[in-house]
Amino acid sequence: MTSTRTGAASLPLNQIVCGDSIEAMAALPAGSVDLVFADPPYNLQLKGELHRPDNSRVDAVDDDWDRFASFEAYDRFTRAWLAEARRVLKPDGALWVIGSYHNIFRVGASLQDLGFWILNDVIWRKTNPMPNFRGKRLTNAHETLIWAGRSESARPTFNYDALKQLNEGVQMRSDWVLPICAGGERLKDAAGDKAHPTQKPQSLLHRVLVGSTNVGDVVLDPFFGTGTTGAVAKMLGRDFIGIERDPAYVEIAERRLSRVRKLSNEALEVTTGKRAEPRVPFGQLVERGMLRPGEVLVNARGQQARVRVDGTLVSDSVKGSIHQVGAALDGAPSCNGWTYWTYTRDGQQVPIDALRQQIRAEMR
Amino acid sequence: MTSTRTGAASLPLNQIVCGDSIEAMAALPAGSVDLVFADPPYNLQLKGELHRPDNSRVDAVDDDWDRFASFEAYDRFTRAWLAEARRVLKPDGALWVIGSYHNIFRVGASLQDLGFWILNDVIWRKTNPMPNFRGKRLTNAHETLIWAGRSESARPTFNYDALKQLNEGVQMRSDWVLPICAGGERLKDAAGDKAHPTQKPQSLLHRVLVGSTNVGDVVLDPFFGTGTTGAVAKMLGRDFIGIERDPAYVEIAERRLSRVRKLSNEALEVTTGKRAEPRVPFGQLVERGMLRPGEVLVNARGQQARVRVDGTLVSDSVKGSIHQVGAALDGAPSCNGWTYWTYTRDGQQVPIDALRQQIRAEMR
DNA sequence: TAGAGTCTTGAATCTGAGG
DNA sequence: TCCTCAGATTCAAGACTCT
Repeated sequence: MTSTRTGAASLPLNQIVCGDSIEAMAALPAGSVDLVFADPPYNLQLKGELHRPDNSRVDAVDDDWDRFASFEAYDRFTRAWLAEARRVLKPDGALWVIGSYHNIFRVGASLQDLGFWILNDVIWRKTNPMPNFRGKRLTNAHETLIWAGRSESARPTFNYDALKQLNEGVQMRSDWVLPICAGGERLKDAAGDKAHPTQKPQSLLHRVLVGSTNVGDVVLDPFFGTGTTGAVAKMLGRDFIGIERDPAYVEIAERRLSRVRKLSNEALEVTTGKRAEPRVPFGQLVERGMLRPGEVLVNARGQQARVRVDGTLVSDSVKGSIHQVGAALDGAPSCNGWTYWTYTRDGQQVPIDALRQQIRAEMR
Repeated sequence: MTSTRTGAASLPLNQIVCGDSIEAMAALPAGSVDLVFADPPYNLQLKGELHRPDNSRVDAVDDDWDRFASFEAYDRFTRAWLAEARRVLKPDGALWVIGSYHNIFRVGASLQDLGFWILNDVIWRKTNPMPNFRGKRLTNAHETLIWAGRSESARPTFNYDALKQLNEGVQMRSDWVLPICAGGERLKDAAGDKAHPTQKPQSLLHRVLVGSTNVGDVVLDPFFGTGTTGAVAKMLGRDFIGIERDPAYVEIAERRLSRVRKLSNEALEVTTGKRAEPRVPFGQLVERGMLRPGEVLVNARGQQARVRVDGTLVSDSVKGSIHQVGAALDGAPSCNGWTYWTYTRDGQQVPIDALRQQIRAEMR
């Protein structure tokens, strides 16, 4: 049976495309990817790029022009791959980029210029950075990630509650303390040296993917390297697409990925918050006889309101929904009526939210 | 006796110039300043109002000086003041800029374009940031500073050993953990409200000035505000030049500065009290692969629970944090999950707290 | 007076389903 | 695409109040 989603069928899911990032992305259908994670190079060889706009070759130039030419070439490269990434993203898709002070400011400015909307910048604080041997600078102990939506109006996935759980029950912050990739996790080549100069730790990708994708999402990494993004995506039950120019890295990554197993479905489930709970109209409590029309509800200050048959409340001065009457009585901009009002049972004041819980329990 | 350094005599040392930053800098002689510290407008682009969960309103930065028509307008402004700052700096001078993700990428790219040479980016990790009230983003818990030399060939002051001392004898890192400016240090207006929306903590400036200036150096702050840079410079025996557009801030800063005394050469050790044992989220054991998602933990009674990817546990009847599930299984009001649960290694049951100790050891 | 509990506040790009 | 409205959402410090 053929897929009916045009283009989607041609996505090279869970494969590594060996080739140039920009060209390989250009071959992907638009609007087909949920998340892009990119660790772009910043030590580009710009030798062939040092030409003035009129094509005259830059010879013994002053420092300023030389530097400008280099930055300009890097910016062209950056904008090209960012534009392709943006095209390939779904409307509610998002992008993560990681970099250091050498390139991250240029990348950040470029992605803002292209219409990406920054959601957070995140600091990866390394527990075990390389010290600065010459004592001329501060120990460069962090890298910067930018998390951006495809546009200002995009509504990217954000698993707030799962990240809060990962952080012992308090809201996840924008600074992440994680060790660099070393020890057994660090891939080695035949000579026993590190296989890739900038292999990222799996813990970093774990947090990114748990926080900003769901099971079954498609994650694209246009600078795949040795495939950390793919390895963590596979483990977490996400689909990946990797693009890597160097065949040696492709081979290492493929070997690595073949050894990765997807986790059990039970382990992949994450905590969700109240927002994921089904909505219960207050009127349903009245319809179902859990509250009688005419019954009196009371707030924390002892103020009263009566229930009407259509599920609205009426107090001395106001009528409207449980939320509207609560907000009016408190002079507040908004109010959650479910936790604001109580009803009386056996002489006790009980929050009406208990009744909503009861209905939700029946729905399960 | 007249100064032999041309122009230097006309520097408004230890004064506040009330006026536009760019114009006021243009009036200063070239090559006359050792360090520029700049806290420019962030271009926050806030839309509606924001309320805390308790319905109180957040007093956000909505001042005129922070509003720009577009990124292009902001970039023009940025390049103009950066160019003047560069002209005013001595050949071996340096610049510090502070910003957030709203503006720092544009500022960083612009200063690279103008020929500044980045030495480090520094993260100010706030111990007490404002949380994200709607649960839609990560807590924005840091700001970024860029430290750059006037050019690639500049050799700016760097007091490596002084910073090492400030950091308990180990090399100073690029991430600085400091509280925001609050309490008695925060300047108040007549009504008792904050005098300035973005007053920086003195501890931050202390570290910047100790690290990158010497006694007697000239420090220019083109966005002086309420004068934190001047106050710390005066305390540390550096000369300052402040530029501030708003006469109200100038007045507050002058009053503040009149009360500051230069320190005796001993003295002034800012914060860095004894750190408590760092909190380790259980989730980090999962992210770092020390425990596999799906792995079984066992309590003293032999009851089991499985680890999920967000660092929560799931048993037959309950799910939640290591503490919550332990408490539920014991019918106890609370439970220390770290000592309650064990995992299996080499046929032995090992408390998970052993893994926490391991992480803490790495952090030291 | 010490300690416990409550209130206030901080550079914020802070909603989304349904009609 | 716009409008309406349900209803979900916070951490660390310092100041202040009460016992």
